[in-house]
Amino acid sequence: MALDKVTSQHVADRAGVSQSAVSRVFTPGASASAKTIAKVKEAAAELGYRPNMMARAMITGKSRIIGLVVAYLDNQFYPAALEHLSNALQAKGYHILVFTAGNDQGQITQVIEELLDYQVDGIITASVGMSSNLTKRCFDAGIPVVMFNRAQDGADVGSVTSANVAGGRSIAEFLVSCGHTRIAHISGWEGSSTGRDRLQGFTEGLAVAGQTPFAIVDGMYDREVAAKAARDFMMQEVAPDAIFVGNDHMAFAVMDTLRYDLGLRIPDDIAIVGYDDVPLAAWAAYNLTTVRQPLNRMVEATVDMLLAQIDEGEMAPRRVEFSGPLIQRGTTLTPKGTTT
Amino acid sequence: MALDKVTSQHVADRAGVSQSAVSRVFTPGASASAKTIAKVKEAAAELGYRPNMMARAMITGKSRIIGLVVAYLDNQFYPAALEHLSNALQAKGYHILVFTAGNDQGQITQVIEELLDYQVDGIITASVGMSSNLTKRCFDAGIPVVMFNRAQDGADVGSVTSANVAGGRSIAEFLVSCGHTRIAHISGWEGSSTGRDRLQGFTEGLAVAGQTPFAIVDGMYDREVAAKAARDFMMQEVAPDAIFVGNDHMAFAVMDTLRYDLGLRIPDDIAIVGYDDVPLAAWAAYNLTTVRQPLNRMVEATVDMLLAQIDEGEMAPRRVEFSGPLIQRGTTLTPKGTTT
DNA sequence: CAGTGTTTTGCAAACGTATGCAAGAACGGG
DNA sequence: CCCGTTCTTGCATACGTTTGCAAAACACTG
Repeated sequence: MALDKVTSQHVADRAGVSQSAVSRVFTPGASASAKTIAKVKEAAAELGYRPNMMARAMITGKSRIIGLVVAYLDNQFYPAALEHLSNALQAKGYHILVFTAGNDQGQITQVIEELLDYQVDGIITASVGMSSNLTKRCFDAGIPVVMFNRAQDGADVGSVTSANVAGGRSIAEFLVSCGHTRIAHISGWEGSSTGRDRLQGFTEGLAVAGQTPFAIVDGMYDREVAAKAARDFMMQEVAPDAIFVGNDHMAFAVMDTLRYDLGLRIPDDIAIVGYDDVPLAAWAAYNLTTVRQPLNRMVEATVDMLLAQIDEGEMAPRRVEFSGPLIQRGTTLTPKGTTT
Repeated sequence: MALDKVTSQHVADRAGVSQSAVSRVFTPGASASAKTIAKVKEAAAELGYRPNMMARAMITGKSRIIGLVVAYLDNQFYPAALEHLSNALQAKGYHILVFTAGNDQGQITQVIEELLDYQVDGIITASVGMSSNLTKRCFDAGIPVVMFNRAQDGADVGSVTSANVAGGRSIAEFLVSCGHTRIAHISGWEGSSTGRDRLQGFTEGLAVAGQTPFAIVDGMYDREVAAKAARDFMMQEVAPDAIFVGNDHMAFAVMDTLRYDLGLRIPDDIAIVGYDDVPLAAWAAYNLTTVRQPLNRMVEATVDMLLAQIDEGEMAPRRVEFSGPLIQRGTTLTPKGTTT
């Protein structure tokens, strides 16, 4: 118990100036003479003074805290996003307050309440949906919201995603070009725009090639569900010769099942394509063909959008999409007409 | 822009009571008559009032925010820990403010400064070390610190780990019992107590069996470094017949290298043991023999310890260890004398 | 040196809550 | 019915900042 709180008043006394002078020295916008700045900085250093964020937050109304609402971190994509988001925001003087919430609206409402309590300057949601009345509440409270890797159709809320329908389409095209004719899809949760968009692009892509999906099952972004779906596919009289899985996380489970439960070879017996390009996808054990979500650009856009709304009060939420390339790896055949 | 801020005063006016009455209704400790509670709750509900955490934090000195300092989230162990910690703390009315920091003391100092600015009630460090003068600063500021999955020798700071030396020892015993005679170790970063303890237990365990480590290399908790170490091992005239890798994260990289670069079979050509038992270790693609760190109990203990220090001012930091079982999977042979 | 424009500075009032204190209400026992 | 005890309640203050305002100090120009 050496020193309790050291306030701006203490610094002021020691430096022989007023408390406001101290405040001005530590407030980015304000100005003071070179002489007082020197005196104050010295006194502050001696006492180990640092401005109290809480008090500052109360008076300014800005906490420099961003609330991050996240449902789960099993899918490697989200920890990676969290890390990048935190770094980017930290560089701008913001920090992330974490709220974990399941995907049901009750929990999310609860979480939003708590977010508002903390006077967060902005909210990022990831791996979680938002009902429109919820976004409305935040909007009414004047708190910017950006949805990361998910979008909301009707609502006026910013969102950053990859070009999911284009991605789904390019996967369909690619698999067709490899000569597949029975292409199944284990989709992302239908409650998520991401899952729906990829599915839509996929069926569209097949349609232009004159094909229809061999089968479609909702994988719920869950390993077990996806694995069961894959098993069910292969038990049928006539099985698919390729599966597009709605994200890498599920694709890994599918691959494990196909290889180690059913003894199938990938891609010889069946081809697999994922979505996200998480680090694991590049590891030799999986070496998964997938569509890359450009994480860096998505993160950058998310913080830019959020900070624009916070700083410049830009209240017209935008919807940003980044297209990502299909990364061709070892779980698919080489397309016909390609010289290898 | 519907309603701006609704304060306790507004609620008081509407309910026909004083501002203090409203405060008392929303303050856990305080008491009020049933009648006023009813009136206030009703008025609050109508206005959508919720107490402002910032103002509360300023007056009470308690922010109900826990700072989490973390270096990286690649290793699946840490996202999992983060998720559990967040859930456990959220259940107790606390939330996690994330600070990412590299492992050099400069960055950590910087981060601790910022932590103090936010008036956090407590600090959890994970995947990161703390110098003793840093813990002293926090101690002086009256802020409890608990180190998660890492310990500090001299310093008086709470820590929660698994029984790493016992774990290392049991791995040595196990590999010996499988008949291995050339057991190498790719260790955790020597700057971490975790890495050092596992190494120590490992060598001790070998010693009682009359063996010495075949080789020891610091893997720095890095995939690339670990993979290179594994390659170097196998290039030698006489190669190890088993490798204990300091954590699962590195073990996966080692396995990929052995299997897909060098074409070796695991465990027939060489056995691998990891440490942590992250979810991935149980996936069929790796099916890794490893020592489990009991995440749930570690998280629980971390939260309990931190809250005890916060609530009861219990300032004697303890050091807690949980022992975890060796999970025998497919990357090792069956021990001799075992009936399968 | 007077006069004007610009910068610096201190004063005091916020921000939204918790809480010690004293007065008032309610209550219970004799 | 009175008095002592316990519960409630309002008043006022404090928490540590930022910031509008006006006075003071300074800098320049003619």
